[in-house]
Amino acid sequence: MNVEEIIKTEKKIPLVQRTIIHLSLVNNKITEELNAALKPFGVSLQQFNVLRILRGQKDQPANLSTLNERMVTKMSNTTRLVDKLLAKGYVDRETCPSNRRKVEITITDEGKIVLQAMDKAITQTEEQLVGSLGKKEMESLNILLDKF
Amino acid sequence: MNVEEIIKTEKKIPLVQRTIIHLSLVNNKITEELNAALKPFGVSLQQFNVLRILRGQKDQPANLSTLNERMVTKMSNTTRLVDKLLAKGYVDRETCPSNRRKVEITITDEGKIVLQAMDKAITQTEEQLVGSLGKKEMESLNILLDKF
DNA sequence: CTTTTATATTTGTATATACAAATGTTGTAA
DNA sequence: TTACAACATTTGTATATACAAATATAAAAG
Repeated sequence: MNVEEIIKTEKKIPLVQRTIIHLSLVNNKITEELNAALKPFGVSLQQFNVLRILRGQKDQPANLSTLNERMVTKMSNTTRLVDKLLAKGYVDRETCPSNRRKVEITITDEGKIVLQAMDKAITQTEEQLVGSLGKKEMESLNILLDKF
Repeated sequence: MNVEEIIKTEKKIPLVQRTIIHLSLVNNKITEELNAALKPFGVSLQQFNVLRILRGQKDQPANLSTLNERMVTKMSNTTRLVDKLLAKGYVDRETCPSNRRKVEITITDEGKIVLQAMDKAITQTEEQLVGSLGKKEMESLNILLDKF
């Protein structure tokens, strides 16, 4: 990925700016490809993330706040994300008996099955995205990203 | 920025996945802070980008396709981005006399003035974002990002 | 025990983005 | 010169996201 080529400029971009733009371009590519990989399954990347978090709960239900703090989105939209998954039958939603303010979200069996298929597609896409990077390089990248 | 801390998990995330998530988190932080820096000016990051591209044209008008290919958005939305800037008086839009399919967008004097103020805010935010990175580190980061 | 405050989620709404189709213009081939 | 394809932009619409306010429950204070 060449920054100057993508944004079609011949001028030399200052290093700081270039870094910021570069990160944004890479992120765009990543989300585009991941969303494309999920398209056949009819779910968005965010919906996939919710399912993945729920599976990580090992049959323990997650409430909305928990889901929300593990992803990058606003509470109100997490509600609507779950709405979508509910409509597809991939999750269950029940009010928590011990604290009726909370809701408990769990992944359904059907959800687990489709998630497994999605996982394959996502993993493959992720591997492909970082395909040009060696293990050492990826480690360096993670260390550099930690500085943000 | 610690990935595990942000997404609140104790589990070790596989390197490939961690890299992808890491990039997404950093990008989120960047766009959040840049948008916050622009908030006092009442423009979005995308609108700012349009203005910056127009200034780069050195009083030469840019048509929509040109604008569009230098940023990461769809044509239809570029039209609407320009609508917003037009309403604020920061750009002019005229149909190209030599080819009436095209439109010519130019930045107004008012646009140039506000852009200068925005520039300061953005530059400052950008510097702050990469503040923990040295020149060498930034260069390494750019090289690694090129591999995507 | 009532009022207040804090917590958890939802609703309403504005803005942003993605995708498909429509419009108007230009170039080109029969 | 007319019909048709290509180009540049716009419109319509669905979905996604951000922000503020509303609802409902629980906990704490008086």
